[in-house]
Amino acid sequence: MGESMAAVTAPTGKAESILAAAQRTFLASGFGAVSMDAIAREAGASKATLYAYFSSKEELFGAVVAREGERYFRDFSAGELDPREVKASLLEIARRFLALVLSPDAIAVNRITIAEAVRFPQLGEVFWRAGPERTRAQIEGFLNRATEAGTLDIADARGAAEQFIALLRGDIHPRQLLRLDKPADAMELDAAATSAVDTFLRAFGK
Amino acid sequence: MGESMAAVTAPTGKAESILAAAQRTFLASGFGAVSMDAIAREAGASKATLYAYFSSKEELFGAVVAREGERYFRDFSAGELDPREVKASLLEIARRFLALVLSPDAIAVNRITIAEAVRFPQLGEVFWRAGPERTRAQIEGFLNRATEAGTLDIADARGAAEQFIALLRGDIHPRQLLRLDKPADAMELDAAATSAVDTFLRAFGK
DNA sequence: GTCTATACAGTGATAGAC
DNA sequence: GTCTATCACTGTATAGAC
Repeated sequence: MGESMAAVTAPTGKAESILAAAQRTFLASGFGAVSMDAIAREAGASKATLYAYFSSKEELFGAVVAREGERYFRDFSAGELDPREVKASLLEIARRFLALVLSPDAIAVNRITIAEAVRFPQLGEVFWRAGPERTRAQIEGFLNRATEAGTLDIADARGAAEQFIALLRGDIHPRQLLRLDKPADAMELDAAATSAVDTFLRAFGK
Repeated sequence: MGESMAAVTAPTGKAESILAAAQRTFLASGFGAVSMDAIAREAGASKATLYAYFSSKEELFGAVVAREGERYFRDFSAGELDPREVKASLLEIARRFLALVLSPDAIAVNRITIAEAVRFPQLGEVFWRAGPERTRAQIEGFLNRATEAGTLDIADARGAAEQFIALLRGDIHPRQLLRLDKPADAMELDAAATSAVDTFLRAFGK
């Protein structure tokens, strides 16, 4: 780990195909159930080559999580939304957030990060900063602008952002982590967004 | 699995000490990182004895999760709380819920259940029914009584219960799952309860 | 850098004595 | 029922040829 956990920028050629193969297999089956043999096969390389790029299975795993964490949350933004149209803007934020957080890949990364939190304590930090931390900051920014615009009544924007996110997760997110439901379709996703925004506005709207 | 996943009732003697040892080791390190040798050592028994009681590592693991899931949530109740004192009662529910859900052992079971959801799909169901399902039913019952008593304004009690739980989890619960914070102390727990109840009452109080 | 082949440790599971 | 000893196997990791 350590060294290449920072190597989020995509390497080229063989290293890239190894990372891609590792990503597919790890996300599908977790850490323990995957062997370096399997990854080598999937990558069309030999095990020795894997070890030429990543000095251990743990390091390869760390590199995958860091990369995926970045990739999925990089694009989340709420900067251009109009704070005067609170309800519409919150709904848009809600949909973007849920589409991101409930996507099968994001769920898989989240699941594995939780699973290996004991073995790799730093992994949780990497994931949190790349994901939840970033989305919260974006939402907090919007709430501040809405408060200034006079469309919301919020004293603690950071806390309110956390609560909005909590409402959005609802029980869909935990249930997805446990694999109790198949991936949410657009309709369920919309229903969850609407219900969360309604309650949030009942609490903080004017 | 299958067979003895229903055997929640505590066996006696050796079987009990094996289950207890398996619980300690699995909760501490997860499924993949624990060997049957380690459990046998911890139980003060031989591996052969383990296999006399549980026909595979998977079955032993399933028995542990079912037992722990039951154990932690069995006592959760909101039946005796006064719906006319909404705020005080909700605060009490909140404290009980958080004390339960954020306890290190419950977190550990939750974490492992998520971790192994891919390998053991039934495990998530067992956990959900023993835990979240039960707490939600209790809270939903209280919200219904409060609505009848006229102290809350709720149309969909089930949905509101889910949202209350979501607010309670906040970001403490996900952060605990990722091992980002040390176990929450009484003060943090109280702050989380208060903040969730405040927002919930802003949305559904009168 | 990349391969094949292999060393070596550790795993889940079982046979057989008591 | 419980133990010791051992099985067959798979895992990570490396050596050496090209």
